[in-house]
Amino acid sequence: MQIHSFRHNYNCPHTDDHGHCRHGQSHEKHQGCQGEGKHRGRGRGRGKGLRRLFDHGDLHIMVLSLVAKKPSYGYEIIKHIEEASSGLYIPSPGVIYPTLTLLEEQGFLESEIVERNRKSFRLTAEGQQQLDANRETEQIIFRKLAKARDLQQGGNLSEDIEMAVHRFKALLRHKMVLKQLNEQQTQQIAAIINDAIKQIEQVNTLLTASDND
DNA sequence: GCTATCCGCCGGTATTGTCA
DNA sequence: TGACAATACCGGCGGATAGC
Repeated sequence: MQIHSFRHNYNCPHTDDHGHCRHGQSHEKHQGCQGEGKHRGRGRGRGKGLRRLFDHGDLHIMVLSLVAKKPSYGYEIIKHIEEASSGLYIPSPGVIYPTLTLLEEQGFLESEIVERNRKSFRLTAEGQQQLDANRETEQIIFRKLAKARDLQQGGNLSEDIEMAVHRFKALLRHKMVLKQLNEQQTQQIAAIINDAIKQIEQVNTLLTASDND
């Protein structure tokens, strides 16, 4: 990955020499960085669904790629990504806008104010070079999105897995509470579970390998 | 080598501002 | 007034490092 990972810098006084915000040290102290002491954001952790569809920097490439196709503003980019993943992944504004600002600061994008005071971004020559240098990453990202679409269209697979796990837990708990298992049965069950784990790991390995293609 | 802790970073939600 | 656009704050993951 050639794009450097800079910290979002909201003119925060808790930034270090590299512009990194030291939120990690104490979020309590950090509250009210913008002065005024006025409560603004009330972020409460991660939402449901896919937590991180993109790896480090992937989102930057995705944004560059979308803007290369058509100059867009922030909200439009969010919608494009949502459509591309069939609604499975919707990047939040807190991700998109700092990313756009960062890419502009790096010289990969340039902006102009258009109708309704929207900030429309388009790719610069540097941005095009950056995108060309990361074509492989771009391909991987679009494959991930295609896979997300397939999952979305192929029914709720994770729900099936959850139900199976639930039944499995209930079965074991029932047997164990009633102390109906002898040593031989216990070993048999352990062998079945280990076998299942191996098979699941094999499936996972295949998926990971196809991701890296 | 293993475990615990620190802290940088990503990305989520809440909120505010703007405009038709 | 509601939808869109942008900003601010903060939770959690994971790499780096320290302590054992």
